[in-house]
Amino acid sequence: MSSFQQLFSSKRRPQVSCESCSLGRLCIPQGLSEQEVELVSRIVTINRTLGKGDYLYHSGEWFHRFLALKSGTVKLVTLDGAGNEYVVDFVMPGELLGFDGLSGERYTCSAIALETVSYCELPPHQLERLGREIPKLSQILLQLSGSQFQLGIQRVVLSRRQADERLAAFLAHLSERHRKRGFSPTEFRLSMTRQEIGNYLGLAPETVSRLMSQFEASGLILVQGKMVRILDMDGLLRFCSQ
Amino acid sequence: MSSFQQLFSSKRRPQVSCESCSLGRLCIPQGLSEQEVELVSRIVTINRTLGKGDYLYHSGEWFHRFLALKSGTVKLVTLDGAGNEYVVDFVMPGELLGFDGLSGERYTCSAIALETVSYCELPPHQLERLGREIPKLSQILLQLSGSQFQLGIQRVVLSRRQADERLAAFLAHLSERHRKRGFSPTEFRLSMTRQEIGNYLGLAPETVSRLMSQFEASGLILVQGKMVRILDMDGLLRFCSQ
DNA sequence: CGGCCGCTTGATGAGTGTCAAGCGCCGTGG
DNA sequence: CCACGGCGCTTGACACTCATCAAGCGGCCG
Repeated sequence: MSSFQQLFSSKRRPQVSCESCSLGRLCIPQGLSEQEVELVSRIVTINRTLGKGDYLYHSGEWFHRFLALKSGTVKLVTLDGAGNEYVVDFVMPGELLGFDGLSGERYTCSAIALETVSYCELPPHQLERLGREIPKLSQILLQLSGSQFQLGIQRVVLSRRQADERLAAFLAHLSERHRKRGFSPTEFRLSMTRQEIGNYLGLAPETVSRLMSQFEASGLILVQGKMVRILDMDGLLRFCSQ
Repeated sequence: MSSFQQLFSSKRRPQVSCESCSLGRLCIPQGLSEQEVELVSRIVTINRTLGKGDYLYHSGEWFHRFLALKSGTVKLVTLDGAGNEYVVDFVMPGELLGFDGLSGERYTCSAIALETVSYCELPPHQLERLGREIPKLSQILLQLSGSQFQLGIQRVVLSRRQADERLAAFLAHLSERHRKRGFSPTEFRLSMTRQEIGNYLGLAPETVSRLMSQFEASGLILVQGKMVRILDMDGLLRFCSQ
């Protein structure tokens, strides 16, 4: 992506403030007053754009910002000693990135755009400073960090399940997240490859592919490449709770 | 365990303050000045004791306190709809409990003592209030919460590995944690059953048992029931990094 | 239009769960 | 103090899920 644009726009004030952002419900502004949001809005450095495959930040880089995703999807990956990639999470608009840098001084994951993305930047030091004026802000941040831990617990539970249950839960979760953002919960595009889904779920890409076909044969979903339509949500959910 | 003792002692001021606690390095006091630790010490409600099998808190209960473990080991478990138990974490002295309640209003896990434990209680509201006076405190709390997320990432990576690598990493991690607490890193007692280890690692208890025998046959460790002696730490670590 | 990469589907095998049986330790009660 | 009972641990045999290898297809981008 054009790093020229980035350089220029980084000098400017944000074009879009938090007050007018439609993702407020999901992002930091949740539970803050208008005035408080205004204060937060001031430390949001910029509204950037990146293309598919670009890095929002690299593993090992200094932790110097939280990112609030505005549009697009991001994968959070970590590497082991042998250079194997592990997909830790998929991030959707309204969600924060950077929690993997919170415990140390450096990010332990890389954040990579799966499609064109736009996002805002929040300097942790300023957030911290602002947190003294707005106690609620510190609380929200801690709460969001706790949600990350919660996601980890969900994954532990999921990782003990059969392959088909894992994929069903994954699709149901994606559907729910689309719904929360005002998109169709029954028809959406998978911005990640089968390989990435498999990596995330601890399955081989072939297994993901097979299961999708199987779900389609069972009349649960309809698949056309990256597009997925959920035909029988109850049937899908029955997989998860069982 | 005697709930009488609890009722009585809960009315008292703590006998042991944070200033004199040997676990300060690991617990909240890390990085705080003496005065600040003194302030924290004042909101630490109590120094309690529980026996094996007792619950420190229950899943579904209101999140009303953090716990700082002083001695003993605790398992953090969550349940799925079918009532299956999933071991989320093992907690050792100096570590905080309660992060699973941070994102909502209720705990999502139960904390169960694996042996006699003692611990302190920290009311989140008071911590939050104190955080306004001591910015560093909010920071530490957020950092500790971030470490929980970090542990989740480690588990993701580990869960993709072979059974023997998982167990080797588990033993090495336990060893390291013992070392940090001033105990022998080469000889220690497993306070959890093979079943619980297996549950934690995503393995059947039989597999854990078999692998321990295998490690012993390879001269890596020496097993006598719950006692483990590590004979070849390098050999064990070679499993993990590979 | 061509090439590449991602997706699909099939065949095979390895790793690990499951079932089963026996052992031994520990706590309990006579 | 010893006998009993139970539970956790060990070890073996077998089955099954899912990874791996392989080949062919198809869509997207250059």
